[in-house]
Amino acid sequence: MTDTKTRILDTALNLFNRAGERNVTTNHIAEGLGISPGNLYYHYRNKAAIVAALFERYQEQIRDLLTVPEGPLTWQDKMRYFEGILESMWQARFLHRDLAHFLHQDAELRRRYKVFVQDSLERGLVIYRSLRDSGLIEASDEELRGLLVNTWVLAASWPGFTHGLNPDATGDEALDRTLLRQTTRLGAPRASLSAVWSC
Amino acid sequence: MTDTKTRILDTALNLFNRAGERNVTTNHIAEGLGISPGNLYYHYRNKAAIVAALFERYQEQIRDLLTVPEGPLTWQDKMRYFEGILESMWQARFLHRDLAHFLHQDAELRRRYKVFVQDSLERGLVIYRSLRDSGLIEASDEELRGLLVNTWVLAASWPGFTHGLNPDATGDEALDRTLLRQTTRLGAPRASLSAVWSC
DNA sequence: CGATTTTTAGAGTAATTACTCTAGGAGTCA
DNA sequence: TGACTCCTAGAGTAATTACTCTAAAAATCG
Repeated sequence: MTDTKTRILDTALNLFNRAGERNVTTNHIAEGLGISPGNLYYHYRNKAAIVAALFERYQEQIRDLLTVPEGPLTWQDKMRYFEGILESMWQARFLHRDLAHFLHQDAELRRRYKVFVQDSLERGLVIYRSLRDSGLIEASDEELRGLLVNTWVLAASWPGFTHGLNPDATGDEALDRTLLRQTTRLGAPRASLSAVWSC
Repeated sequence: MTDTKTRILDTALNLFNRAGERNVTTNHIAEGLGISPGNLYYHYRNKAAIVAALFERYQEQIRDLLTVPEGPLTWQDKMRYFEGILESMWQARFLHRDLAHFLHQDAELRRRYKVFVQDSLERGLVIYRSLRDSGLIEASDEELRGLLVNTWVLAASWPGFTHGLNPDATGDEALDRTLLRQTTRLGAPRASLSAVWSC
């Protein structure tokens, strides 16, 4: 069995994603895990610390994903990275859902987030440049940057958007993921999304 | 002097945008307006009713903006509509910021929102088609739909994104608006955004 | 084993906050 | 003027919830 500290994170993440951080009390987390509130507070001094730890985990995932090995890239490489990002963003969707609030409350988190975004975009640019060197895309640096920012914002916002339109599909999380993948296909956010129109 | 009911809405909107609905109590609203809590609750039976009323106002604005007169459209027409949408979304940015929560809490709001988005996208498609008929753009219906959805999501998420990166600029709201305008230029979300990289 | 440290339980508390209730002022109409 | 409705005040409450505190079980170590 994994240690309590990470089990708290896992349970919290689940509940946060399902109901939104605002609607999940620390007692809920403890209960969902079968431990006492006191125990929970032994491991994390407050609720914000749990959020911060989850944010840290998420950040590390993305950073790893955006670390590219040397050498030329194939289109499939690029797709794999992209899918990884989507997956991580999806898993931490509660974060983006209430991001404004977290940043508003916690100055340290704010600072770290800012650095994180800048860093991610820079790493993304390296990947795109690498793809350009491999002759897979053709665009100016400026265009690549715009593309990246848009893709980033879109990917981060997508879970909230689809969930807003289709909140009943909470259990069927695979569907939303598929939708997002379609929408942001090729990283160029102009793919069609007929599902939104027909549901 | 406008009546109390709308003054409550105006004050609430301001505070919500500034601090986030979660951090604004009903007492704050009353105080900010110089009336008693009891008075506030005389006009709105609870906090959710205030949010719902603001949502209604926002919805009407967008609906009006997306109602296109007969006849061929110029590119400037299209830009004017687009700017209007951005402006409305900006003014109601607290809504998008906490949209997931509002939809989660209030089933009726959820229903109305769903209809609202569907309706807005349909109206937008009419505009785009009209532009196509005027020979201003060239794209299939499917492409137009994708473009619309992406633009919608991006425009709705943009305030949150820039605010996350630059929360100190709360006072200087004009700047953020300008950034967004640049980013979504021409409705095609692939414009560059050097400001994000340099700030 | 004994001693020390880590981990756990769970009852309890302090603060927040959405909301209520009663009573009275202010306008309107007869 | 009196009656009636609309509007306002503001003290108070009930419920929620993040968090504390004490004490005991469990693990660790000599």
